[in-house]
Amino acid sequence: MAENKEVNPVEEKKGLNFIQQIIANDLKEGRNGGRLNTRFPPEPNGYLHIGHAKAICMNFGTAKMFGGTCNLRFDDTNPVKEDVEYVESIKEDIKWLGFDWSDREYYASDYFPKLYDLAVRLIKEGKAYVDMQTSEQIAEQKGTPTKAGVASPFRNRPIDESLDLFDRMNKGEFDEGAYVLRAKIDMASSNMHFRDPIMYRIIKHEHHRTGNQWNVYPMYDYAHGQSDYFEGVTHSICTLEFEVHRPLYEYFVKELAKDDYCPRQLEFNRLNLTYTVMSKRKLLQLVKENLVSGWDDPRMPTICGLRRRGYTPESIKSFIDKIGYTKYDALNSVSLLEHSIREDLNRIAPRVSAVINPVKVIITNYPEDKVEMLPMENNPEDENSGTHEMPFTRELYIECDDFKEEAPKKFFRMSVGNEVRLKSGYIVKCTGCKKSATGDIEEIYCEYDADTRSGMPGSERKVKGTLHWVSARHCKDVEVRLYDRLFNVENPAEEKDKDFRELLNPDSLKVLNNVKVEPYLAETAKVGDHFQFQRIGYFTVDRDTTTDKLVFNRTIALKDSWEKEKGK
RNA sequence: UGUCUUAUGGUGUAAUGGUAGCACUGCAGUUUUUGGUACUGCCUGUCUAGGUUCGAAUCCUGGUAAGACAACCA
Repeated sequence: MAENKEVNPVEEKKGLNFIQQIIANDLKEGRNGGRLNTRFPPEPNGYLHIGHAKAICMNFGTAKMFGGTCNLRFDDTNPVKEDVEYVESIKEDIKWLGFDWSDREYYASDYFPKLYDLAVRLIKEGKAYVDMQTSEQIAEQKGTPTKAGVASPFRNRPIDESLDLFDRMNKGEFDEGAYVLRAKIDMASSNMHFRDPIMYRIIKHEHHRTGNQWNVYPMYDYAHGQSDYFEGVTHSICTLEFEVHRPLYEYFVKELAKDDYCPRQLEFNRLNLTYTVMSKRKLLQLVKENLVSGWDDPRMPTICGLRRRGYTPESIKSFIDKIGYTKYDALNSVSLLEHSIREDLNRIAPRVSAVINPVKVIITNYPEDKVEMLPMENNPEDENSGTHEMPFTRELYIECDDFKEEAPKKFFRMSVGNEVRLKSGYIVKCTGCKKSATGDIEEIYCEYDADTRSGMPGSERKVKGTLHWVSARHCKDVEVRLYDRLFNVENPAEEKDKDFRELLNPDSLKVLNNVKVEPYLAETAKVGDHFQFQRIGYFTVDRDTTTDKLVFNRTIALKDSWEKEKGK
């Protein structure tokens, strides 16, 4: 599988992370014939999350940077937890992120025969033996990090006997747990992984690819390095928790490696995000207990969740780029991710008008039947984005929050006696309002200045505030979903004494059913489209699976300094 | 009471023995038909004690703190 491929000589080390620098050196020294082949090796036991995106960017991105290749390998050595559903979702998410493994799609399960043969060889060479103790006994004998282990009574089982037992293990003659194949290394090693690690265990569960063909399955430590070797992987880049496994990786790989080719494991720090749970086990629990709507719930840190929420591949990659790769156990602020999506959406999302919490405004000196189609810029950040038309009429809706009968200090929005501009429309002066018995504002009255329509000479006049609005007669009602962080503690992983479910934010989802939007939006929105609702936030179009209706997911709110000021 | 790894502003990251820089956050301001965006400025940093060196964030030693490792998970 290894092919000789030219790689780009990257002489300049600027801009390379520490792993890429090591790779640049290896290439310079001509290691592995100057080849670069990385791999992304997910176990198909769950959906990919943003932590995987970091690994994907490292493996695919680095290979691309040097002109090497990156394999997609499914690490499917434990049939109990794995499923094709996950295989398919993983492939979809990698593609969506913009990476391509071409035809380099591999499965650790494809190597079961080779791995089995190698295991037989190791038994014959006296480097492995079949143990028949319980997992408790084996754990007991393993010792602790500070206390050496003791040898299994089966450690010196005759080779022929181990060979025979291993064969019968695979033929299905024994129950799960009855026997294991262990590497004979060093029960006193300071590295726990060297204390005769288990290479094979009996599992009688249908495998999603090999069916019931096998009754023994290799463990990660034995399978991973060998799989890398079989594929011609040169740099096996993984996260820091595998650092302690590296000597064992090297131990097993040495059994195959030749002078001119030996894969190498390198480790970087995994992603930790504030207010975010990244553990696959816990994410699975959220899904199973219906605490979220599924793996793709827009509050989930999964790739598909972020996609539905409205995150773009560019924003995720830009975020990964910003946080970098080191060996320091960091806790990254989710605000950096939020910055990345605002940055991208500000660039690409068309501006539309929507009123979340409407109150009626009547322009008393505007003719009742008149409708003016006012042009509105689609995106001031993009000159080529053009305009769309919005109907202006005597009766409008504005945001409840945008009116106060009497303006507090530094309040620049509508208040009685003051002028504001209606975005892309006229300057209006508020003349009064109608209140209910309980004091709620029912209607607001304004007079418009006909000379101040946007684009006219009289529109030069400056007023402090600009408000977004929709025509009461033309606007449509849509469903909007406001998402907030799923957890309300900064570092949920650190709250070890608490059940993580207690840390869930009860207000992480708010559904608003009657948000008034301009007709243009209602007519043009398609699933996956991004929009900026003026002054409110970025929204992405989604489809409700039960009602089949379009809904708008809030990706992220706009920054609003007035909101902060109110909070003070 | 072991082995391995790490330590640079509030956060994340750069500086590869030679001027501690960048991004985010926060604060202040300028522009603005979005209190957004953009732009400008400000705040804040080499864990600690020694050593090597003309010169140390960088190399060495001790200390301190943090993380990983004791699954028939990956």
